[in-house]
Amino acid sequence: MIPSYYPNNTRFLIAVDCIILGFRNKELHLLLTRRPVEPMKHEWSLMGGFMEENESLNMAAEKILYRYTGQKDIYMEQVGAYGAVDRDTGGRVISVAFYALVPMEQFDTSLAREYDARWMNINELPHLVFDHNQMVQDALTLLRYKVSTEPVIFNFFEERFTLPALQDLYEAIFQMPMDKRNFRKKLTTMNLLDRLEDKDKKSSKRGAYFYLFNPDKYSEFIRTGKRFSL
Amino acid sequence: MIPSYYPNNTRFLIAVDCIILGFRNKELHLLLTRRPVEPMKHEWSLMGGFMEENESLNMAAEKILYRYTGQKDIYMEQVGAYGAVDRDTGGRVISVAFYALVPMEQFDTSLAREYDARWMNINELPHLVFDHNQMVQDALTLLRYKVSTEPVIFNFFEERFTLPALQDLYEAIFQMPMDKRNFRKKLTTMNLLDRLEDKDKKSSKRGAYFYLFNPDKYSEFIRTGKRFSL
DNA sequence: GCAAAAGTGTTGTACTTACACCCATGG
DNA sequence: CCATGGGTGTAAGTACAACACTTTTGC
Repeated sequence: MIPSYYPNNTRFLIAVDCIILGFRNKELHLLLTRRPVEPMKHEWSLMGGFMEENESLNMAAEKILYRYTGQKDIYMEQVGAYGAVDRDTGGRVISVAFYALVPMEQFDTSLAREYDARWMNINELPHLVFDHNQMVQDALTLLRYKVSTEPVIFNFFEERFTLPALQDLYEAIFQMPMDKRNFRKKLTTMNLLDRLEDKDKKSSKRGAYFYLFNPDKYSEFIRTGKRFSL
Repeated sequence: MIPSYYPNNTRFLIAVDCIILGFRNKELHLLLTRRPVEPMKHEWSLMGGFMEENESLNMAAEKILYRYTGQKDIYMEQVGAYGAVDRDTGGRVISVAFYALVPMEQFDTSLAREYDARWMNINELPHLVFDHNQMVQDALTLLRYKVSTEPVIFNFFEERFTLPALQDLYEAIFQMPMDKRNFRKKLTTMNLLDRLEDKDKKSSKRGAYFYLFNPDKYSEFIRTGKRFSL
């Protein structure tokens, strides 16, 4: 126990819950698990865990992300703290939610199986325990804001992506169709992407060019006072 | 103690810190206090306190706001949770920050004096304890977003306000000048304000009309698919 | 009567939206 | 050869930015 100047105040359990998002099949997906402990055991739940003594909130979230995905350096952002008195029927727990963007191209499903986890289409979510559905809603609202003001959408891909896939992802995030030419215009006028030589032939006969997001171009873009906008 | 299914996990102290903002003299102000306890006793600090057993995060924040301002029903929004391991040198404390908008027209300074509190110009802030300066920055970023997408700016006023004052406030929040005619155009085209008969003669000889924000008009505005934008 | 702040419209520019056809290729 | 998805430009409309003068009144 760390020495404390504050010995006489109530202490609380703190949980960290992760909204792990991925993109596959033109749809957003959320990694869910069957809750492993009582109460609400076996109900659908976000990936979560209790915070431990010598870790920060971010470290706790990263630990959970690594446990369920096997990946490190995942893009992640805090959604907020949830502190209603009776939010967790198992006891008084304050929970801090994070959302995370995970490339699903070659997702290792062995960990997911081990933890009774499953990717669910964001539009077909089951009822989740406690206030987890609310956390998901809040995360999506925040994600939409972030995606439209910062280049975070590229974190849904391992590295390369095609413009048709990027547009499908954008439409999945905002749940609205988007004009193809206007979408491409926005991206090409910002000039932050590098087109590669080869094409993705999986989703069409003609094939779509692969692109990379170029962080150097983005730094320069920002340095000259411009702002990303999608 | 609430019965708990989670008996074996570490518990933490949770603090709530409030970024209490007000508008006076064409400038944003922040209510600060001299920290009353060790460590860092007498240093400048946000208004805060420890969360107690049977209250939610929001209730804890409202309690702090009431203690230092004497007001209830203050507009308030969560900024986020701060959980670095060594953020508080007095012990392991996770803090949840809220910002609040307080009308300063007839602010009761007796409570502030009692608690060694003082309104400071947001542009002349001293160094604050721990990560409180960071919390203020994060709160301002969030406030700017909220002000430009929802009609929260009116919470800085008791009730009535003049357009010149509203514009001064807007400029103080965004720290940039704004064209007078364009600003008024935006407001008048949304048609959410009611002009009153009388004028504020304090800040000019001619006097500026008072206005009220009309929540009924706003409901209708939203119902018809429009979105507030400043 | 003058200083000081309040109030008021128009025009050019930039951005956003809508829209249709040709291309490349695997089967 | 044809079905499927990939790629491309232009024109109209809308929103935003820039700009200067008149009005009111306390002193």
